[in-house]
Amino acid sequence: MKRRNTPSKQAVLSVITKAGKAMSQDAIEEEIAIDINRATIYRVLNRFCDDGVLHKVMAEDGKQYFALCETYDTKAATHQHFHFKCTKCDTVECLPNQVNFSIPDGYLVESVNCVLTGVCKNCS
Amino acid sequence: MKRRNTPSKQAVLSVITKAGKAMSQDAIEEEIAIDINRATIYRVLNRFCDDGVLHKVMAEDGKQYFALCETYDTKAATHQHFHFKCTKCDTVECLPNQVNFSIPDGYLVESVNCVLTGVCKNCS
DNA sequence: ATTACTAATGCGATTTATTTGCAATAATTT
DNA sequence: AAATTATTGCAAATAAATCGCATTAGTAAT
Ligand SMILES: [Mn+2]
Ligand SMILES: [Mn+2]
Ligand SMILES: [Zn+2]
Ligand SMILES: [Zn+2]
Repeated sequence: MKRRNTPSKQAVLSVITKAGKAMSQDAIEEEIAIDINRATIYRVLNRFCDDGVLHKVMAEDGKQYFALCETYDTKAATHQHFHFKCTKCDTVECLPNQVNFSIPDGYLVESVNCVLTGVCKNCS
Repeated sequence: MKRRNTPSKQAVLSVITKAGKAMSQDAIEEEIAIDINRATIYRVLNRFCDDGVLHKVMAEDGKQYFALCETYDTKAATHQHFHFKCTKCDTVECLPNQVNFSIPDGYLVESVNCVLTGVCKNCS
């Protein structure tokens, strides 16, 4: 299943890149220039996640937010940094802070989902 | 709005207490002895959260899990500890580890949702 | 014990986010 | 240009959680 280059792919990636923050499907659809079907946007996003281009964050509001993978976490395949979701502007951003944790013996951690919710700098 | 003591409340709290872990609505409904409507279970759970008896965790699977508040976090009204969700047994548990983070100036953190996903001790 | 007040419940319908089946389209290779 | 098949659009399906509203049932006052 070789990936193909399509307008949808380009448009979605462009919007997220320009935004410089994590975005939900509906935010992307709003922001995007061309008309792309909802299901297609989700499929594009999930493919990007599979390919290590984006990573997915589940916020407290039960919605998925998608953000660019930085080069450093692409390699390690880990995205163990905090995210911040502002309740005023609904923005979700990746924080530079690494999540560090220690778990009891015998536990295997496969993914990390850490979201801080509150009010961002712009909104306070 | 004074709270009343009902069989539903007692049953829900009893199930969660016995389980000793965080549970989702459907898991509670399965485990519970008496028949309680889905909406009622959610309402009971959310009331318990409002009252500081339970706290709510949003997992990567997009489902809410409810766990008992320990006495120490009841007082501080903060639940800044890690949670672990096992992909094999679907168990969500509160870990003793405190989440510590530092955020840029001007940000106000109101809640913390940190979930590690992987394989638990029992399942590995 | 009876009554009055209203919190809590059951039920169905609704909302919201995300996924899926399938036929049609279009990117890529030959 | 033809063949191959990844990708798309559309509608329908899932799935989690909430909501409106009439009914039930705790609780406290009489
Ligand atoms: Mn917990
Ligand atoms: Mn959902
Ligand atoms: Zn903000
Ligand atoms: Zn397990």
